[in-house]
Amino acid sequence: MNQLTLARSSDPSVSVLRSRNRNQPSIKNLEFVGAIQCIGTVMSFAADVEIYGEGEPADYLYKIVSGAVRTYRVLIDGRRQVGGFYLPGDIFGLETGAEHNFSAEAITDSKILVINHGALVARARTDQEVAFHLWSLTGRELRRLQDHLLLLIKNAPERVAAFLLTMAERISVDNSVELPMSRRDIADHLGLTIETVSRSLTQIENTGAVEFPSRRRFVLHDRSALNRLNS
Amino acid sequence: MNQLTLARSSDPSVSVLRSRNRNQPSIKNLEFVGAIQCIGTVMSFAADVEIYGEGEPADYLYKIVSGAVRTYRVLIDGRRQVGGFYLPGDIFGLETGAEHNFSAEAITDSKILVINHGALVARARTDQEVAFHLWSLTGRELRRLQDHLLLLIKNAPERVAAFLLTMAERISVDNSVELPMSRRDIADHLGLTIETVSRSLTQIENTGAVEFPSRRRFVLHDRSALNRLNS
DNA sequence: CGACCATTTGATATGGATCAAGCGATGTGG
DNA sequence: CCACATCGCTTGATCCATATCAAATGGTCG
Repeated sequence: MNQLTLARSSDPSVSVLRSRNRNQPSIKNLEFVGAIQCIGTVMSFAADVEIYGEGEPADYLYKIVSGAVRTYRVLIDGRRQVGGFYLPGDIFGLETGAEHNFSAEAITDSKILVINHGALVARARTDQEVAFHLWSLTGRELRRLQDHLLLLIKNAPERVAAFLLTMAERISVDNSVELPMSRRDIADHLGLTIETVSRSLTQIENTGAVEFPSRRRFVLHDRSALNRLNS
Repeated sequence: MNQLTLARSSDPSVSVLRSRNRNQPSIKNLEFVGAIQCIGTVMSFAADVEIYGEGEPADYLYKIVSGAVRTYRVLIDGRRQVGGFYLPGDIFGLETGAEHNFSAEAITDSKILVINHGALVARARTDQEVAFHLWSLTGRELRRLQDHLLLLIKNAPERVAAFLLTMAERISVDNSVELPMSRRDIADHLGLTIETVSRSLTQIENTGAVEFPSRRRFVLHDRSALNRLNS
C-alpha cells in the first residue's frame, strides 16, 4: 500500500483528477488508438488506485499500456459487480453520456494512456473515420456486456470455465496464463463468492482441462474440454 | 398460435427475411428516428413472431410504432436470457458488427418501422448529426445493459421491485402500468423462475407498494417503498 | 359449459452462500 | 536465518434462497 492508496481509502471521492497531480505524467506522447491518431499522456497508477469514480465527468478515455484495470459498481450494502477487466491494448472509460457509469481501478501497477474525450469527439465532427472508430469501440463494449449477461445465467463451474477460456484467449503465452486479478475480483465479476470460485477451479483442475502451477497462473491443457464445461 | 408462429417453431432458422414476405408491409413511410430523418417501412408482426435471429446479418434496425418486443439468447440446454424489452418509440437491433448478437421477437402484435442499416451508415458518413445519433443510441443501450448487470447481483424481490420501477417509468399512465410481457419473459429477463417472480410479486403487493387489479396490470401506490425494496 | 393455459401457491430439494478452520506463500523482526 | 504474523486462498460444515416438482386457481376462448 502506497501513499496514493491510503489517500484514496480515507477519502473515497478522490479521483483521477486528483491522482493525476500526484502521479507524474511520464511521457507526452503521440499514439495510435486503433485508427485514431491522437495526443494523450501516459500516466502511472499504483495497484488498487482509483482511476475514475462512478458519476464523475467522463472527460477522458483510457488505453492500457501495461498493467491491468477493473471497472466496477457497488451497491449500498457493499455487494460489488466487476463489469470488466482491461489489459494492455484495451480501451476503457469511453462513455456517450457525460458521466462514468462505473468506477475504474488499477489492479496491478499500470501505465495508462489518458486521452481527452472532448478533443476526440471534436475531431470526430470532421473526421468520419474517428467518428466510426469511437462508435465501434462502444459497440464492442456493448457486445462484451451482452455476452457477459448470458454468462450470468450459467452455473458456477460453467461461469468459471468461461472466464478461464476468455482469459486464455486474451493473454495466453503458449497456453500459459498469468492472471493479474485476485479471486475476489473474479468472484465479483462472475457473481459468485470467492469460495465458490475456488471450489469450481479445483473441480475444473481435477478434470485435467487446466493446471494451476501457482495461484495466479494456469496452463490450458484441453481447450475443448473447457468449452464443454462452459455449457 | 398463428401460421407464422407454427412455421417458426417447425423451422427455427426462419427469420425476418422470410417473415417479411408473409407479413404485409403496411405503409411506405418517411419518419424521424430522433434526429435522424430516414426512409423506412412499417411492418406488422404477430405476437411471438421472430423479427430477426441471433447470427443473422444486421442489415436493418427497428423502431417500434406500437406493440412490444423482446430480445433474447438461448443456451443449448434451453435456458433463455431476455436481454431487453422494447416499447413504442424504442429502437432495437442496432449493431456495430455485421451480425445480430440477440434474437428479437414481437411480444404482442406489433407495428415496427424497419430501417435500412447500410443506408443510415452511409448517411452518417456525410451527416455528423446522424453519426452522433447512431453512436449515442449504442451508448444508451450499453448503459442500459450496465444497469441490468448490477440488477443481477441483487436478490429476487429486489430484482422484481427494480423491474416494476423501470416499467412504471417507461409506460405508466398515472401510476397504472399495463405489462405486455408474460411472467416467463420477466423471469428470463431477471434471471429467475416464474414461480420466484410470482412469489416476489405477491410479497411486494402485500407491502402495499403496488396493487395488481389483474395479472398484466399494476398500479404503483408507493414509489419510494418500491425504491427501498429495490436495495 | 368445459378445456386450456398462465399464474399462483405449496412442499421439497439443492446449489451456492455463509461460517469456520486450515494451509501455504510472503514478508518481518529478532 | 529462523520463528512468527499476515494475507490470500482452499477446504470443510452447515444454512438458506431460490429452483424444482406438484397441485390448485382462475381467466379466456371455443
